[in-house]
Amino acid sequence: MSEIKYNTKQREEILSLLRNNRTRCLTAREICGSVKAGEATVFRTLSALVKEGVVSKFLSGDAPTYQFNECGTHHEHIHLKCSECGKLIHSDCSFIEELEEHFEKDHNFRVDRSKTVIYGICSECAESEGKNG
Amino acid sequence: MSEIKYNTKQREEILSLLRNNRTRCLTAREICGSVKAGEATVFRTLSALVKEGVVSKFLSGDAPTYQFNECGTHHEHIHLKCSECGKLIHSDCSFIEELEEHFEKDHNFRVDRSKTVIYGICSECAESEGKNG
DNA sequence: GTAGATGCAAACTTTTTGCAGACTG
DNA sequence: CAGTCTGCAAAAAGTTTGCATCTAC
Repeated sequence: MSEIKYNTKQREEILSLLRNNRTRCLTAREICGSVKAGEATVFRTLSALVKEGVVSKFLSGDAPTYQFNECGTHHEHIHLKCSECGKLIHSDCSFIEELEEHFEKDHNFRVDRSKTVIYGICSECAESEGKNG
Repeated sequence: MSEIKYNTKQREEILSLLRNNRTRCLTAREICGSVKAGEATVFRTLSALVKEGVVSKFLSGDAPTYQFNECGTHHEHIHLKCSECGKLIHSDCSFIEELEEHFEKDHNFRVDRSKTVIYGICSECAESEGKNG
């Protein structure tokens, strides 16, 4: 199954969940847990939605995550991941355009922001490190 | 096991394989197939090597891949990785400082450039894509 | 009515864990 | 010799597949 032809409750539910959590990245597991649909259906549907471009798949962490894609418009965020606490931060800042432009122009390298993750230490962890260690 | 204390044949072999293929990214499966060591050992050793910074782990494709990190010690550049051909580019440009400064100031996030990999398409692959499809 | 979607369960892939025995320093 | 590392096999986690049944159009 690579193209969806029928609208079903399961598909609606999955899409709805993603749409209502557009700011978050959900794992397949989370989606399975929140939706009345078998895992096979969840995977098949997600796979189709990604192919359709309605949903984006990220490989940032341990397990892939899925996120509703606002028609590929202004969801211009890049992922920051804290090496300390593992938190994934969605940075919605316009610096990403600058970043893409730089690598495009000066390095002839077309950045794929959906795959890119910037690792580092988040403010909270930096603080507690400053205190404790 | 998080730190390696003894030198063993298995570790040597794994490191040697990675060192001799520094331009390539190897999956755990490939390493298992090329080395006289059980898979548990391969995973444990790779995990330790990554923690030590000797080897980098990439999440670009279906399965994570491992690559020898030539500059384990001095991290004065950031890594660009082509999702297409797998090439790892060491970008020594001063934009990195800009990048770090931005995330530090505007996001309170201290970038760790040794772990960060920017994914995208390199100039050569972009070219051949333009020609072929 | 029919092509397409679902759910279950089983298979598959990748990675982790437990433990007895072997090895390093 | 003691603390580590290894290999096996079993388990866990994530994902895919086969097939009979059900559903959207």
